[in-house]
Amino acid sequence: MKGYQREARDDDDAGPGTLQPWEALVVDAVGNVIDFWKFKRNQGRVWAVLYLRGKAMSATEIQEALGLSKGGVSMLVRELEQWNVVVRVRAPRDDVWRYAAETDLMKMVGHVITEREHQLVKSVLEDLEGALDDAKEAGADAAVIARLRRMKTLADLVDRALRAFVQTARFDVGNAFEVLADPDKVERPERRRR
Amino acid sequence: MKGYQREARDDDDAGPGTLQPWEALVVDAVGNVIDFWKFKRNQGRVWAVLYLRGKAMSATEIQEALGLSKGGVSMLVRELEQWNVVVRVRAPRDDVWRYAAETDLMKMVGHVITEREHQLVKSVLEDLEGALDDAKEAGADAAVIARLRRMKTLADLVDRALRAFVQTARFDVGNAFEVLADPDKVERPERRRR
DNA sequence: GTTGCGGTTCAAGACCTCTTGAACTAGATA
DNA sequence: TATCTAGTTCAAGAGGTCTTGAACCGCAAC
Repeated sequence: MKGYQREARDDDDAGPGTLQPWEALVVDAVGNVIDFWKFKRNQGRVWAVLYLRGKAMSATEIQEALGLSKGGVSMLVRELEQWNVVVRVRAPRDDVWRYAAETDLMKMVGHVITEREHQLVKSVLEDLEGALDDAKEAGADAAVIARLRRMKTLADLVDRALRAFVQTARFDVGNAFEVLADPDKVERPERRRR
Repeated sequence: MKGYQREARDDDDAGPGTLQPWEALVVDAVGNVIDFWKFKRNQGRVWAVLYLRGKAMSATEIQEALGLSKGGVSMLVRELEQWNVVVRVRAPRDDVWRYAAETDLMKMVGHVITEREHQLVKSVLEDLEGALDDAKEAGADAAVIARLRRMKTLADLVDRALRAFVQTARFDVGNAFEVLADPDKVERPERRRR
């Protein structure tokens, strides 16, 4: 439960990076949220600079902006790529990789939910099923069995809710999931794909 | 990102506790979920035994069941009490405290959301507002300002979504949030309170 | 070839959180 | 009063995760 509300306004003082103070504020805020979401704080910070600056940045630029180590940036961007949260681009005449922030929230959140949360729920369901069988076999109390069933029901509900969310949110009411996108770059037709 | 999918079926082997193997399975599954939710794994395990056993247990019983230390149990139950997830009871003729699992999901989840998530969103909103002001003052690029605004919009949306969830889920469709409750103990009228 | 640069990998260590266990309080018993 | 048990607190240590920095690779320029 590390930092969902760090000592308020005291981490914007120094920091080794070269960010503007107000940039640092945003970047760290995103870092907190992301850290809370069980990703690495610095993953959030990297995405945040990329989004905020609005242009693809090289690893070195990221490194300097955030005051991270070379190796660290390399790892962070790879992880972010794997989560579909950042894309790696190499312009024709360019000889370094540059990274740009994904802005389609559903692309990001959806991926996380299906890859990670769903995974968790699935494994819990398996455990509960296993336990249910064993408990019956061991002649456990009927009330206990009933509670086990209820837990399983709950896990099922959550599982379905997650699926439903991911399935429907793509084509969902309003453009809530495109808030972050640059207005004149939103590709409407894209949404019908898949 | 410790344990949302630990090495599958290998933590049910030993464990110092006196739980039945199938109990351990359930307890650890809940522990994983809760750990993932940024609470302590053992908080989840304590709630799980209490729920599974279906009766109020003393600290000593919990300690033995889960193989925890005396001091640890004391801290864990206190924290769980604070989150409205466990209640401390002392029966008339009883000379020890006993703890029972809360089963009203909304009571638990709602509390967490209002106390913790909402808190996070609020602090992010403040940071973004602060950054927005500073950025304007520092004469930042218009596109950057626009992106900052979009982030703030998103934070606002999330804030409202959370509020809405907590507000409506109490009186919500179906009894999805009472899955865990003992059927003949659900107090319907209670739901209209507040 | 060799020098320089972008990029990756990984062992070592920094950093943090959680748990333990001993010391302590309070109340009950004798 | 002395002694026992339930319960709390907290410093020290265990156990994790994250970051660093050095070694390394590949490629291009010289």
